[in-house]
Amino acid sequence: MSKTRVRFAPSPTGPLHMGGVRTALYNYLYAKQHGGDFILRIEDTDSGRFVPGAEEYIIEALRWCGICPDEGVDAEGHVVEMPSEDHPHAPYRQSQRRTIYREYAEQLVASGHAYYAFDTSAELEKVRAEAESRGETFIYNHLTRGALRNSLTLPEEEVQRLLAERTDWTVRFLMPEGRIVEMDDLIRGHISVDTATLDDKVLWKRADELPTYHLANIVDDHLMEITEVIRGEEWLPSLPLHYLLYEAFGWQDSQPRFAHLPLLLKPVGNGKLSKRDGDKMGFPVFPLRWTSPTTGETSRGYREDGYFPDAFVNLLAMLGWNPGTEQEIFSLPELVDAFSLDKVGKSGAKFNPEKAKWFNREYLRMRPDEELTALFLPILEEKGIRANPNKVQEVVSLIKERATFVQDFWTIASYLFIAPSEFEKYGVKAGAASEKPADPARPVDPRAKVYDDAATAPFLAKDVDKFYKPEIYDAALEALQQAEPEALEDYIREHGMPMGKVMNCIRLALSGASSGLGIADILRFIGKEEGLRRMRYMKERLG
RNA sequence: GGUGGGUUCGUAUAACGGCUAGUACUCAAGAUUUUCAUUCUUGCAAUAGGAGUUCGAUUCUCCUACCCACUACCA
Repeated sequence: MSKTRVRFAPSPTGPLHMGGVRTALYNYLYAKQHGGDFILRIEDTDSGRFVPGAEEYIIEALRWCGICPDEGVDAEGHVVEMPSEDHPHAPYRQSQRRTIYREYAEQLVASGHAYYAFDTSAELEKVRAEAESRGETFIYNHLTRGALRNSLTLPEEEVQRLLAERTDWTVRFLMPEGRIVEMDDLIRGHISVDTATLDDKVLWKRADELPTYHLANIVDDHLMEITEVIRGEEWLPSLPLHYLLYEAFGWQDSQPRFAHLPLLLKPVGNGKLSKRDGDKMGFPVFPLRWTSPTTGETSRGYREDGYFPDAFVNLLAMLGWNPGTEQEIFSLPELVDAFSLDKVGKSGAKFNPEKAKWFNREYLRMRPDEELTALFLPILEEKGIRANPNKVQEVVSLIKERATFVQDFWTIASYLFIAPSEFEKYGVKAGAASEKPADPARPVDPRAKVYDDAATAPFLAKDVDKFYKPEIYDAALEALQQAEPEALEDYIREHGMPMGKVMNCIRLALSGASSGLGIADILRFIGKEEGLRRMRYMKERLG
């Protein structure tokens, strides 16, 4: 049994989609579980669609996820340019392997499995348009190839002349007629397809001296000794061609096994997950933030949105795969252990942004306070607050249960650092509204507006009306003056004050809202003097 | 249109052909709490439809419906 070798082979045509990350993840998990290698190969055979920065993005995204290639374009971004003892399979960028492919294309022509085609794009476009006007679909296959310009229909001398003179010819696969291709997929089981329904795919393009995906993919997988091809479902329709190519090369004995992963679908409605859905519903579809070099448009990323990489990996793993147990939280090593292709589902998985947040919440709670404090400190600094790290850690331990992301900490606890400064008896200042896109699945808590700009945070009218009553205020002030934070509750009770009303009146003064942390916790943090100051300030503004 | 794939609560999913179809997220209710959140308890909610095989079908077969992908000198 040869060593397991799998590859992730993205095209650098843009940022890596979360579905792509999942494909990479499953490949990685499979490789590691079988003690094999995970290879990163860049499929940049379409010079026209190359996007600057996309390859770096892919590498960085995988690194952030902790998915490190054993071979190929490595996690440091270094590329092995030449084959060597250590790297017999290099290079790993198809554009750097271009000299390899032509001989394989020629080999197929020589063996009668492929032929030269001289039809120009314009000619084919025309034929296609004509067919369409008749309500038909043009396919370059056994029915039509006889009437087109290629080495099957043209005399030998003409073919040689065109090969020499023209630079826009292609090599096409000669799709056999009347055969049923029998295939096996690790996830879907047995599949068979009649070759009569398939077309003569272009394998190699003279114009840019580069192969198309199909040829490059098969040749490289063979040369790199790939044992399992784990890729997205969108490739299933070309599986028969790939089988036939292995056969044409005489490589069927070492042909890899195939597994086609179900697609990631949009949260609502139908269709696969796209960038649009993320923008519309307010969740990232990319692992990292990406700014398009052409349009300058920026797309949000899971990393910048505050997701932990292990949470992101975990939620991705659970989309289309399940462990067969009720465990939901998995570290990467645990995933390596538990992963199995036969537990991967067949149907597309609708992505649920709510569940994604839930995963991050769980991970945030598992994080040690020190680590969260280290992440919170820079945010405080940005707000112009210099605080004692030990004190901040106290805050963190109080609020981590209430947050989904570290960024939430400020929203939740800003009043521990800045006193509410503005009181509005009626209505909320419009300018304080959140800039964040609405999440239809989880309505924004109107209170969130209060804290967006703590320096001018207004009290919500309903809080004010409900809790600021002169007689309650007097009781609250008295309790605060007389009792230490820890004894406040007892004091209120002993003096027969209405607990809820008094406590909330104090809370209103301290935090600017009717809900939040425990009063004693707040007072312990800001100190009794500051508490009293805030009480007096409230009266000044509302009394 | 053609070809291939798919279909279990709203979502993700579980269930050697055999318990009352389980779990998680969401939502709702209750308990707890000075409020909110947490936590705990409870609840709502599904085998697309129709035939067939079988003692018995979510599971196997066929048909229908619907969904998705592919149908480029893109990957």
